[in-house]
Amino acid sequence: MPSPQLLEEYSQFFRILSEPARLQLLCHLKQGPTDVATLIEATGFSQSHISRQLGQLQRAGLVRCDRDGARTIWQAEGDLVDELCHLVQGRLRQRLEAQLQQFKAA
Amino acid sequence: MPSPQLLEEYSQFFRILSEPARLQLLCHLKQGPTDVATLIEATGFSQSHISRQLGQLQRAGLVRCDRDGARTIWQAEGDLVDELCHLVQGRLRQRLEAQLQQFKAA
DNA sequence: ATCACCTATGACGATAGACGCATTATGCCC
DNA sequence: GGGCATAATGCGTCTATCGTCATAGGTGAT
Repeated sequence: MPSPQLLEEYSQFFRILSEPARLQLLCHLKQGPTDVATLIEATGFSQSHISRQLGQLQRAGLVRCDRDGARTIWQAEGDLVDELCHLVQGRLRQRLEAQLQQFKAA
Repeated sequence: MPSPQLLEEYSQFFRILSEPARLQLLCHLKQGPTDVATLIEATGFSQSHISRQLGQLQRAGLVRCDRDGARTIWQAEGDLVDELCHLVQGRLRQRLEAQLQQFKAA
């Protein structure tokens, strides 16, 4: 039985991934290093919002940045999220198939 | 690049795991089938709250229930969450070790 | 130094979700 | 059927977080 503290840490990490905006940013950064202007254009979010979300992703260790003068270039770090999504995708697919069988049986 | 709909699904799933209360319930149910009265005593939450959280976990396919008359017996379903937590735990540990190295270097 | 540009942060409204209380619905037992 | 236990739901409150605007901080060019 995990300690409450550990459960708290887990939940905080999953909370990071519980927002489509952040997943969207992560996916863009998976394509390669990107500057903020590009992220603004790609997502339609305000600059301040993107800055905050990147900050959260950075504190979670999912993203890193290199400064190019005034500009900041961001990139995804590690494959953890890909692996997590892959596992989840399997479950989602599996559940849809089960629902489909229900319909066929009826 | 995943579709916005898929990202939405992912985020909704991760949101389920973003609450310590739900992780706590899941962990208890991992120990084996349990009735609600036991969960109330173990967690200290109200009956209504536990009922709702179990409902969410059920809709996500993480939990199933068998009725025993008026009583309901719940149990965890599948190992997905364990696998996800295992991956996350690796990352958390890895980051703490990195921080530790920072201190040692200083 | 001043200007233009980019990022980080404070303030704010809007909204979502946690959590409990009270009530209702549901299933046993007599 | 009535009475009793258990589970589900309507409602209210409160807190946290999203997302924006405005602003402050920082960096390079002229």
